[in-house]
Amino acid sequence: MPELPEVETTRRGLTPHVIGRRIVEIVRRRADLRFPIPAQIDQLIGEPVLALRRRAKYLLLDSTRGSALLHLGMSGSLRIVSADAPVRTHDHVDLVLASGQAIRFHDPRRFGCLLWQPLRVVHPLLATLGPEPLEEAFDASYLAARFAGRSAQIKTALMDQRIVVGVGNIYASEALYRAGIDPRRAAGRVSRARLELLVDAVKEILAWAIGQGGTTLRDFVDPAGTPGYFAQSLKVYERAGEACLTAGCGGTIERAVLGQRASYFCRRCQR
DNA sequence: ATGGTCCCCTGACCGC
DNA sequence: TGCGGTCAGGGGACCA
Repeated sequence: MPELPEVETTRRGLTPHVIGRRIVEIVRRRADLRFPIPAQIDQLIGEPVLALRRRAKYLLLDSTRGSALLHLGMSGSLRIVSADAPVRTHDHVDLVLASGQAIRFHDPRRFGCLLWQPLRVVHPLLATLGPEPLEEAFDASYLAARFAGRSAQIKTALMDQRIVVGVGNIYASEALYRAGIDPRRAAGRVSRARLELLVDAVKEILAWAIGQGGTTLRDFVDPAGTPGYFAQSLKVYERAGEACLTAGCGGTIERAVLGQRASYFCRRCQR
């Protein structure tokens, strides 16, 4: 489910409810999600939340003792609820705040995680991440250098979080469509001019999607329970068999499986 | 290093 | 109504 825009939407929704608030209790309704939930997260108890940051698709909830690290996986969401609100199936963890509210971690498939990052330590899962796509370090020169000589399909490479973070299956297809690049093309065989278009497309699409509150296809909701509205802006994702939306193209959107993930493109518009 | 595959898990949907 | 197969916003682990 959540790619960068959805995680950022989650961060923004949570921020006003958590900053400066003390965590008074952590309720675990199961011992693990994707990974065991480490006992160290209890160090948060009694601590005020200093900041809520996003790195890639991770959220970091900072305290003076360290940071809780949350990933939403495919089906995770975080809601702000009254701490005594009825618990639904798959509500796995509550971070209860002194305000009487709680951050409730809901994740049917349990591909998400809740981990602990001690002070002045970069968690191993964060250590190899590439640059943030919305920062200046992510530009065509950088991408050209990382893609040089690579035979992997460009869509797979664009989703490789070691190259650039935050781009998942929806936005990879959408950005490649907008840049006119065939997702099956070898990453190292894309022209510099097209990489420029791709970088611009990635930045524009992610920024616009954040403004729309992310994409809700099935189950994503922000911390207030509101879906995102970017789905109506999708040009190719899950549109196999439908007409290409490029004026005058007349082609049909195709679906192909690349790197085990469904991919959507127009072979007339994307080379 | 790089590329490819498998798998974690639940729920929704579709055809029989 | 039930059953099996397919698919889903991610990514770690393991293989050649």
